[in-house]
Amino acid sequence: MNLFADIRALTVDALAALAAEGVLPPDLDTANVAVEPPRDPAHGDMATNAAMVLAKPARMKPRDIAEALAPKLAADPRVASAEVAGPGFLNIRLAPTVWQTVVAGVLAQGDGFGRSEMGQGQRVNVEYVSANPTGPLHVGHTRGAVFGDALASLLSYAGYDVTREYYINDAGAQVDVLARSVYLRYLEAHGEAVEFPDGTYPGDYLVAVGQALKDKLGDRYVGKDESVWLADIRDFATDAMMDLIRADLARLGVKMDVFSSEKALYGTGQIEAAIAALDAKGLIYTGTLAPPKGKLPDDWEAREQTLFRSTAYGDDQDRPIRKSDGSWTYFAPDIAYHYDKANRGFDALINVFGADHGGYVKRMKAAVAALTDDKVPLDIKLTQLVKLMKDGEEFKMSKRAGTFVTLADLVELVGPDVTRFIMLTRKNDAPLDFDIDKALEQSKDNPVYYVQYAHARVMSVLRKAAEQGLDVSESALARADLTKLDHAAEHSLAAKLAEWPRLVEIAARTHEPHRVAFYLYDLASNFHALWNRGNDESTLRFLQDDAATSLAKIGLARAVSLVIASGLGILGVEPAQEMR
RNA sequence: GCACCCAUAGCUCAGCUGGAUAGAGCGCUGCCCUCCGAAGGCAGAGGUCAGAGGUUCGAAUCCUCUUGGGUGCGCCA
Repeated sequence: MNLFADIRALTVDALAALAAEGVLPPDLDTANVAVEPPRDPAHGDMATNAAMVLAKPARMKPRDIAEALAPKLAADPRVASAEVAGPGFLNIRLAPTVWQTVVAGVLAQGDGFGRSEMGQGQRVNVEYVSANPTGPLHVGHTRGAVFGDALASLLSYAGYDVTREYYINDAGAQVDVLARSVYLRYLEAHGEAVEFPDGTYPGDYLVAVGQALKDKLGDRYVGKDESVWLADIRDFATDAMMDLIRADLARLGVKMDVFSSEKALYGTGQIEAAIAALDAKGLIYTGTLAPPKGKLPDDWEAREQTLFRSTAYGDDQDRPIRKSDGSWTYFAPDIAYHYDKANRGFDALINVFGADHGGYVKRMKAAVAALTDDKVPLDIKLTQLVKLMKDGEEFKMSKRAGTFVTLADLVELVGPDVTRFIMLTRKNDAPLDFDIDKALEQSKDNPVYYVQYAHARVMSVLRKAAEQGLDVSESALARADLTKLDHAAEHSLAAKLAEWPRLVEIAARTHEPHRVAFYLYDLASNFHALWNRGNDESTLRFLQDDAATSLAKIGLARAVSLVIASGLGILGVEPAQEMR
C-alpha cells in the first residue's frame, strides 16, 4: 500500500484517457511524472508536476494540460479537489476517507505497511565493517557497522534479498605484526619482561591472548625463532581477534551472514583466475607508472610492474597488482574477492568503507565493472569520521585500546540503541560530532528519546485503555469505526503515516538509511504535537468517554506506533514500552 | 600537482527524479502553562544555499571554473 503510488497511477491513467480523447498526443512518456507531498501543506495533500513535464513533448502550455487533467482527477472518489497552481502544478486534496483508509491499512498490515516489492527479490551483497583483525573495533568502525547494518535491513525491507558480509584482511603484513605482538604477550605470560618496539601493537587487549596461548601451548615457543612460531601464532591471534570483533558487533546487535577470509583465497587459484579473467580482456600488462606530479617521495625510482589497466574504466591511474618480488599486492586478492562475490550470483554489490579508503573507490569499481562487463553495479558508501564530544571537548582516550575509543567503550557509555540512532542522524558522507552528554540526556533535545517517547506514549495509552476495560486488541482495533477520525489534525498525522512507504523506497534507492531516522523524528514530532493539542482540546485526546470514538483514536495512535516500530526495526533500535 | 568528499539561518544539520515563498532542532525574542496527557506549549525574528558563469519553463539540486575545508595519492591493507 503506497498512497503516492496509487495517486500517481491515477494520474497516469487520466493522462492516458486524455490521449485517447485526442486532448494529448499519443505515446507520451510519463516516466518523469511525479506525485509528491508539497513543501507547503497549504497547497494540499499532494502535488503533481505532470503538466510541466509533458508540456514540451506535447507541445502544449503547462496550464492547458493541467486544466484538462484536473477534472479527470477530481472525478475519482479519493480526490476531493484538484487545482491548478503556479506554473502548472496540480494540487490535490484528498477525501477524508482516504486518511481513514491509511490508518486501517497500517492496522491491518502492521510491519508490512511500508514493505516494498521494489527490490523484486534481487540479491544484494552488503559488505561492511571489514576491519583488520588486529584489535577491537573503535568508534570509526562503529559508524560503518551501524550504517551498513541499517542499510542492509532497509534493503531487505524494500524487497531485496540481502547478504551481510565481512571481509577479513587476514593475509597481509599487519597480521604478522599482530602475531609478533601476541608472542611478546605470550613471553610476558611466562614471566619475562617485554618491551613493545615501534611497529608492534602495545594494546593491553592482547594480554589475554598471550595468556590463552600459554594455556594452550605451555612453553613450546619460548626462546624459539620467529620462523618456528609465526604461522601458528598468526592463526591463533587472528582467530582470537575475530572472536573479539564478533563480540564487539554483538554488543551492537550486528550479525553477519558471511565472513570471507582473504587468506583463504591464496593457494586456491582464485586470485590467479580473477587476474586471468582481466588478462583475457587485455587489461593486464607490464609497464612503468609515471611518477606523481608535485612533490616526489624521497625514494622514488622508475619501476616496471604488473599493472591492471583500471584507467579503461575511469580510474586516474593504472594499478599495480604484483609487488617487485612477484607476490600479489593487497589489490589482487581484493579483485579476486569481488570476482567471487559477483560469481556467487549477486545482482548488486555495496561496500561500506571508511572515508580514509576513498582513494580506493575508483579502482575497485573499475575492477568489478571489468570483471562483470558492467553487469553488476558496485556502490561504495564512505562513512566520514566520528568525533566524540564530552563536556564540550573532544573525548579521546580509551581504557582498552590506549588511543582510540572503542566500540565497547561507547556502547557501555550510552547503550546500543542510542549509539545506533545517533550514528544514523547524519548523512554517511558528513562528519559526525557525537555528543555523549546529549546522548545520555533524557529530554526532547535527544532525538532518540524523542522518538522512543512517542512510541512509549502510545503504549501508555493502550495500557490505560485496557485498564478502563476497553478492548484494544489487534482485532478490536481492526474493527474500529475510523470515520470518527474527522479532525484535520488527525488527518494530517495520518498523512504523515502515508509517506512511510514512499520514504522507504527513496531511502532504499539512494542507499541512505539516515532518511529513516529523520522521518521517524518528523513522525514523532507530529504525534507529540497532536498529543499536546489534546491538553487544550479534550476532543483530541485519544481516550474519550465514548468507546467507539476512543477506539478510532487509539487506532490512529496504534498505527503511529506500528510505523515507528518498523522504522526503528530498520535502524536496529528497540522501541520503548515506557520511559523511565 | 592530481583525484574523491564537503560548503545551506548565530550553532548543529535535513532538503526526494531539478519544481511553487529553501526547512528542523538548538540558541534568541515574546506570550501562555506549571493541568501527573509526565522530561512544557504556542508564536516570531533570523538566508546572496561559499562565489561566478552555463543548461532548463524552472537550479540548493545538473555542468564548467574559482575560493575555502577534509581525505587519499607506485611494492600498507
